[in-house]
Amino acid sequence: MHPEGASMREQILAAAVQMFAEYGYHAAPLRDIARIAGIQAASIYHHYPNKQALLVEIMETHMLRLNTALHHILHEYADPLQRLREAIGNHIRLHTTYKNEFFIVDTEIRALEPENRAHILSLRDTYEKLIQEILRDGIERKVFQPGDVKVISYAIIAMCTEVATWFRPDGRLSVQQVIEIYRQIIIGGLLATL
Amino acid sequence: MHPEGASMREQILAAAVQMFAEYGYHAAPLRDIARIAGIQAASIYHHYPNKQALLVEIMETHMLRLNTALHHILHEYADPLQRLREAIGNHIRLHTTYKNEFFIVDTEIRALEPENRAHILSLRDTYEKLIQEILRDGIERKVFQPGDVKVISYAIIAMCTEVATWFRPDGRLSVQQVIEIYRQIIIGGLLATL
DNA sequence: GTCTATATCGGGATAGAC
DNA sequence: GTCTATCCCGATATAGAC
Repeated sequence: MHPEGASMREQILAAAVQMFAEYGYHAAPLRDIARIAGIQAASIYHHYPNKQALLVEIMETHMLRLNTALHHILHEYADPLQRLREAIGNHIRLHTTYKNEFFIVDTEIRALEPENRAHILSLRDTYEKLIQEILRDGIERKVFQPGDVKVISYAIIAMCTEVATWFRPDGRLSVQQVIEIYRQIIIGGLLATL
Repeated sequence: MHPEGASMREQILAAAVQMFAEYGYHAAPLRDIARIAGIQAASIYHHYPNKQALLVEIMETHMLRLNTALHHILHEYADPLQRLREAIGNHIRLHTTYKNEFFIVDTEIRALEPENRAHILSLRDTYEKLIQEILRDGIERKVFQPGDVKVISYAIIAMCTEVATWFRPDGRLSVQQVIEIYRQIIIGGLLATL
């Protein structure tokens, strides 16, 4: 490992996250990203082929993080209620821990070139399908109230994702408190056990 | 009224809505907006002072639309349950009718210059406070389950807003069906009457 | 691996004719 | 009210020295 604890590649990526989240992909000049990373703009090209590659790496890394963790939960738990509880906790924990990164994932899809967009959207699609599988299974096993699985999955994902836009680590609520509130809203309300 | 049913000012704005929604504010060239409106880029400056003014007008118009309609509902109904039902219908109806416009409102806040951003955010704040007032009143009058009013308002607004990203007029569900599903999710679940 | 210098392009905005 | 022509700037990306 490097003495500073982060390679230049990682420093550049961290700077890009900060700039993309604050100003948006198109409005964030490569020069500013370089300045924050402590180098010149041209030096970025030694580590990444172009600006788009920074965006793709940020999005891919974090969509994979989300999917990997959800797969792990499905492998760990069999009960639909436990699965959904853990899925909510996982989603909110990642979206608050990597607040800027997921904010970028959620607002810069349009900035991706066609092939990259298709790739990232396929990862998002995988995630949605896993959530829908939990819901469908729970409804079939009469653990959840019946309903439109697709729309309910969108509603759950939307409300848990949006936490990344307002959550502040030094705010009124801790991550764990936010998770408990959303579990109550979703499981104790929306899908109230029969 | 003009023979074509739309003034050039309106045509330019409609073109801007289309371009901003598809490519994002920064990625949408003024020249393309002009082309769709059927004029040259320079001619836009006869109708608007600059590009930013287009974005501000789109956002302001639609945030006011949302607020005006909600005020009307509060004036019309006194019962918290009726108020919330109507508020959900209003939110989703406007977000599907003006799908592109609200998608812009929800994704281009960062593209606003500081003073414009403060103005639009104050309109959004007003809206959130009205929704929270409905919830608080309903909880006090024991029509809704108690809960964290702020977080619940964010959850409701987030899930209803996100409809604008996936709704298709020629899709599986009509606007009215979507509204009914969300009313069921929110009122029949999340805030289940005691 | 990072630098300086620069190529190249496309963007918003302006001037002034018609 | 719309045009053509153009200014001016800042952006990504490249070339080549160190």
